[in-house]
Amino acid sequence: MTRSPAELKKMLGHFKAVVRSARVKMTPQRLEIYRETARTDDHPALETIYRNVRKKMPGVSLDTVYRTLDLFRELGLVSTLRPLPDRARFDANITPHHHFICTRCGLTRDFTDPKLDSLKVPSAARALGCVESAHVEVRGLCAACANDKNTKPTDRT
Amino acid sequence: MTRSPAELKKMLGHFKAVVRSARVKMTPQRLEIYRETARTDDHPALETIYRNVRKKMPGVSLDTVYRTLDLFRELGLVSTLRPLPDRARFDANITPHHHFICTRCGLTRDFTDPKLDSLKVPSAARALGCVESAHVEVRGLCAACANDKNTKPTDRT
DNA sequence: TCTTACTTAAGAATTTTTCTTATTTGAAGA
DNA sequence: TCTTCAAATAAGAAAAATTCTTAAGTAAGA
Repeated sequence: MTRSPAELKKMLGHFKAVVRSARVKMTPQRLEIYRETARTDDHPALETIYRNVRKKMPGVSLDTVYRTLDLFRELGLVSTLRPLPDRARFDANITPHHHFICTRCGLTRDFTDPKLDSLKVPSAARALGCVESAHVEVRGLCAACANDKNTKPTDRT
Repeated sequence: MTRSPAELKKMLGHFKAVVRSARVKMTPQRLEIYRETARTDDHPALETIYRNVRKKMPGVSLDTVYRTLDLFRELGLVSTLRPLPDRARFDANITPHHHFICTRCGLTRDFTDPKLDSLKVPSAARALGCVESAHVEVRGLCAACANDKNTKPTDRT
C-alpha cells in the first residue's frame, strides 16, 4: 500500500535530518533506497527494493543496497522484521508463548504471561485475513550483552 | 535451557503420534533431529541443529536437516520464528505498530491498536534483559490466500 | 519376508550475502 | 566557487546458505 505524499514527505525530512546529524554522506543512492523503502508499507524484501531502485538508477549494485539498508538499520531509520542475525530459527514448543530476542547476540528466550496468552486480536488485524496465531515479540539486550557492550557478541544461535 | 526429561518425553510422544498419523516414515534421522530441536528452548538455528545431530549421527547431511525441518514445519511439529519465505524484510515506519503476516505468501501488513500499543511488557520478559521494543505478530492467511488455496501463492515480498 | 515407495547421502548447482579493489563523489573548509 | 580527502560506489570475486539431482538404502505394509 502506497503511503500518502504528505506522509512520505515527512519521512524524507526525518531521513535527511538523521543523515545530517549522523554525519554520513547523503548520496543519490541512499536517497533513492530510502525513498523506495518508505514508498509503501509493504515491508519489501531487499531484492524488491533493489529491483525498484534500479528502475530509476540502473547502475546501483546489489552490494550497495545491502550496505545501505544495514546503515539505515544502524541509524534507526528502518527496522527489520527479525533482528539480525537473520537465519531461520526453530521452535518445538507448540504451546502458546512469547519471545524475548536480543538484538545483539540473537539469544531468544520464551516467556509466558497469562494476560498476553489470552491476548485479543484486534479487529484491525482480523480484517486482514484468517488469523491463526498471535504472539508478542519483545526486543532488547539480554543481560549478558547489556554487561559486555564492548566485547564482540557471541552468536547465540 | 534444557527441557526437563518429563517434558521431553511428552514432546517425543507427540512427535511419534503426529508422524504415525501423517503416514510419513519414522527414520532415525528424523527422530534425532526432532530430539535435538526439542532438547532445549534455545530456538536453535538450522546450523546448530545440524552440528549437534552430527555428534550422534555423523553421516547426516545438511540437506536432510533442511528437508526434515521443513517437513516438521508442515506437520506443525515446529514453528519458525519467521514464517517462510525467510528473507529479511524492511520497515521504514518507526512509529509503534504491529504486523499481520500471511504464512502462505509472505504478505505483511501493519495494523495499529491503542490497547496493543500501550501493551505492558510483563515482568517475565523484563527479567530477561533491557527491553527496547515490543510488538505483536499475528500470523494467518491473508484474504487472497484464503480464497485461492489451490493456486500457487504469489510471493508478496 | 518381500515389495515398493519414500528417504537418504553426496555432491553439484543455485541463490544469497559479503568482501576486495580501483574509482568516483559528496561535504567541509579555503 | 574550488580543492581536498575521507567516505561511498560499482564490479567482480568469494564465501555462505539453500536447493536440486541421482543413485543407493530403508521403513512400512502386504
